[in-house]
Amino acid sequence: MEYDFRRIEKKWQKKWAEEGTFKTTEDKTKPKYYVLDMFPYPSGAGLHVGHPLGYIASDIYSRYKRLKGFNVLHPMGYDAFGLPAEQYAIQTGQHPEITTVNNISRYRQQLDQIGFSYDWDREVRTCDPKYYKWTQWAFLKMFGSWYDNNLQKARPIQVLEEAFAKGGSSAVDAACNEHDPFTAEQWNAFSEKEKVDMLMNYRIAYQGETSVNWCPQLGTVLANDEVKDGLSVRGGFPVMQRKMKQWQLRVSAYAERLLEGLDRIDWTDSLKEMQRNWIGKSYGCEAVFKCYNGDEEHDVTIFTTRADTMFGVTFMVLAPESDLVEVLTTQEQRPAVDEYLEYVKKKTERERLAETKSVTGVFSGSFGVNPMNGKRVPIWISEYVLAGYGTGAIMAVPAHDSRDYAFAKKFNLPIIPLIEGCDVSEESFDAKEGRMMNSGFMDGMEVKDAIPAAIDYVEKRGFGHRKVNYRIRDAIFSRQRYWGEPFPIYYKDGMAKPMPFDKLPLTLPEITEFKPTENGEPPLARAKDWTYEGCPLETSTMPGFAGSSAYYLRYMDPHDDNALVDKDKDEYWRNVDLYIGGTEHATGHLIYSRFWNKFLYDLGYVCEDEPFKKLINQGMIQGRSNFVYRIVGTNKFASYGLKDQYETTEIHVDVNIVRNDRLDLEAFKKWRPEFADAEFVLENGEYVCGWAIEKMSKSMYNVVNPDLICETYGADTLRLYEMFLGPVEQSKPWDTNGIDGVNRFLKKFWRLFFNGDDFAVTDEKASPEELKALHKLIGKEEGDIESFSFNTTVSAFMITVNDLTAMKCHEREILEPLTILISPFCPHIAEELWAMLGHNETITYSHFPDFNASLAAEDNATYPVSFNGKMRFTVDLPKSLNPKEVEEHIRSLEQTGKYTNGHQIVKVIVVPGKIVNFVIK
RNA sequence: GCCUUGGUGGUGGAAUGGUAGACACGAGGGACUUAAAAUCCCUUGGCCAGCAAUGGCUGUGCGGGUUCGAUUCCCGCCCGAGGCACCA
Repeated sequence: MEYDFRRIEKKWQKKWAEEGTFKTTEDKTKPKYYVLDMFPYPSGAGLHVGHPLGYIASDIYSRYKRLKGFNVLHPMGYDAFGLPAEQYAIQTGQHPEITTVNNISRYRQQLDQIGFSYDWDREVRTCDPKYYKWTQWAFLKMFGSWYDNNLQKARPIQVLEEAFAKGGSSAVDAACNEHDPFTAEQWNAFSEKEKVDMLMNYRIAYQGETSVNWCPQLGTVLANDEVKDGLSVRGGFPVMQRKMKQWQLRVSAYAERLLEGLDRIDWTDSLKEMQRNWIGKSYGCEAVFKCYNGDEEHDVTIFTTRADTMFGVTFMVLAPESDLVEVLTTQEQRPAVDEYLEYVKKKTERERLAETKSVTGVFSGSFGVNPMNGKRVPIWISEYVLAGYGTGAIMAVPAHDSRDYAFAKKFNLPIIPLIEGCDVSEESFDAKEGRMMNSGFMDGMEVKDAIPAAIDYVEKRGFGHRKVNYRIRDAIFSRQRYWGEPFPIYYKDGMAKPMPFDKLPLTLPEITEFKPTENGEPPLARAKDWTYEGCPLETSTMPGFAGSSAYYLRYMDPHDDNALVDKDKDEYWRNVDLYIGGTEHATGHLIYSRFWNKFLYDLGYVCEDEPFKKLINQGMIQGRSNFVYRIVGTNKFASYGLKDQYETTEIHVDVNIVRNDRLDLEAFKKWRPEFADAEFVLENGEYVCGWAIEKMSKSMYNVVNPDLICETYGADTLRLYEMFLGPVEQSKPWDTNGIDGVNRFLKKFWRLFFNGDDFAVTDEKASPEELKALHKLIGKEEGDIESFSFNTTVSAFMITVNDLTAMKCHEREILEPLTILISPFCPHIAEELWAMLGHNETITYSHFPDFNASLAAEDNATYPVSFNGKMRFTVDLPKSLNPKEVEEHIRSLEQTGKYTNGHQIVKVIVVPGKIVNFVIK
């Protein structure tokens, strides 16, 4: 009987859906295991073969864990808010919801075809009001909370108000925006508006004026992780800096916990390192410089990690956006400074990046006094100092900082070397090593000792203190777009008083045009009656990461109307045991989710503070393009091996009409009208195409669609082949050329159960060799699946099936466990054979065969023995010998002289269970 | 510039201190067949010797080191991929 994958796969997919095979409940008799895929944005192009790579791996792992007796939560959903649907809506007037729903149903169809074991009853869509109710709910909780630095956790804002009323601003150590301190009396005397404004400095979700990434073409602001190389990640439009009032999330308050938590989770080093860099912790000190604009005195606080170099300060620099620029610019310098600020403002982010080498700046006219040595130094303004980091002001030590050095060279400022023997005539000496000089009390100290000594000195003299700085910034949370979660906020007293709207969900209003309004307001301003009790509602919407920040929690309890997740359910499922997705979310989603989860943890809504215990980044699948070579000026095409004999142009050809790099000539003629009468110069009767590895994209004609693979080879072959291609974590090109191999394997596997057309499984006893082959495979599979080496597991299957075929194995004792073993990889064929073996229930909940190591072991092993380099002999030894017996055995061999060639053994090295070597003289 | 990775046949890749190249693709040869498809068998890192069985040398980016033994561990370089980048 032939392996009819089309019939088999359809049959089982239908059965799984009808019987709800993968429906999951909180079964407390079993240990839980939560396997999660990063849910997709349903784009219009559908899935290509690269997308399911991670899904297949996680599905295999889920099915494997079920076989091992775990209660596995394996859900799927859609990250359905986003720019492409909205851009499409702007162009066509088609409501983004329609586009989104259409794309989702196409995705679902494609996913179902591959035979995933998702519990679809738990599906979530971020654009569903029942879902985003809880996104809005979390936002309101953040709006109603502040961060207590002492307790290192978020607390209700009421606690803060009480503390202010009793002890003013110094009563708490809180994460907040800078403001003037106030006493309890002052607080109590504040007007309501003043209190609202003050509290806004403390809220975890707060509204604040800040420099943001503004993208004019998209008409919206973007978060730092949504900008790359000065261009928007979505769309690739230029981005510029602009000061705007925006909703923000106080992610920076969690910097230390986000950093520390990395030590407790099982992620790759590279990913943790990316997050560490993004958080950017640095140890240093803050110091106050007295600065003078004429006779007016102002304190300027700077941050430095190199307090040891304070004797080498020759100037100071302010960020152009710093508030200090205003107060420290002198009358004479005013025009020059204004001109410079104008120049900086006009630049896009991209231009800034392109010109990193060029040094710009302007003198403010003021001077500061170095508190270390009382020296007077000029204060400059330059864009190389960033307003968002540290204090927005620096002390410049050109001798030991390359950026300060470049600036000093350009503007002819003095350079004072501080480390013995360093040469600063050509470049700065940035290394933190050597012996100090020109540095007063530090002279003669090693740099590594001088740094703490300098900070101690600063603290003792009272002009500064130790300080830890983080690079991570608060997340900008507003987007001037339509297709996102509306903010549950309305404004009383004009726009003065933002109030929580708590009748959630606040659903998106219907509009018919999706562009910003003529006066630049977000599209929601077009909605009729976008008000609450006569007060205007917020018109921006939340960014893409809002809906994806807590979706893994919602899967635990997706239909609950009273809570994001029920307490009992949360305590059962806890957090994600295995999370699979792309590395591109390292500094976006994966930071925001951790922050969001920690916040909910602080308020007691979830029981684990890290959401994703283990994370695996699946690699990207690149495209493998094919080329044909058109002979210039003709409609004739030369085969790859002959193309050099002609002058040709390389043309991309659709990979779907090429097989094993051989062009299907008829299909090619039909492919595009201009090739209808194409002629070919063949080699050996075939047209061979050239190839290259490129990004998988429509324009390269190298998109391979999983539907087509399922149609030609079946889902089981697709699943197996994607795993066989190589390690899941690795990026690799898709190459359909090898797929025949795994397809052949499945046919061969099928044939094990048949004799001609008859089902031929016998109840006879299996031979020792057959049992050995089976148990080798079990051992391999257990180890390899746990370590995600699916490609070698597939190889082990192939070897085993080859062996069993050669042994003409038809015994149930072997074939039944084999079917179970293969079921995580190829569930359809496994279920079909399982049913034919006479089982009424699916194998989903049956048990994995026990591994018997002694059955798998070889009785005898051949050990290579190397004699001091050159001579090599082979000795057959019984494996059952222990190391001591092996040594005795070897020494007895010495008597014969056969293995030692007349030399004397001086040393025997026995590595238990592995190998024997001996040294001879 | 900094951080993280990786570098093995014609190709994808095995091997984490112990016979390098498992498994698969491709290629070559053969069997079955009127033929094709399907299936099965053999060869396949390179070089050299031999009619042959076989044997020898060489070989995991390059150069050193540790070890009886290194693709694997250590040091220094070269190249590729990804990330970060005026972060004081």
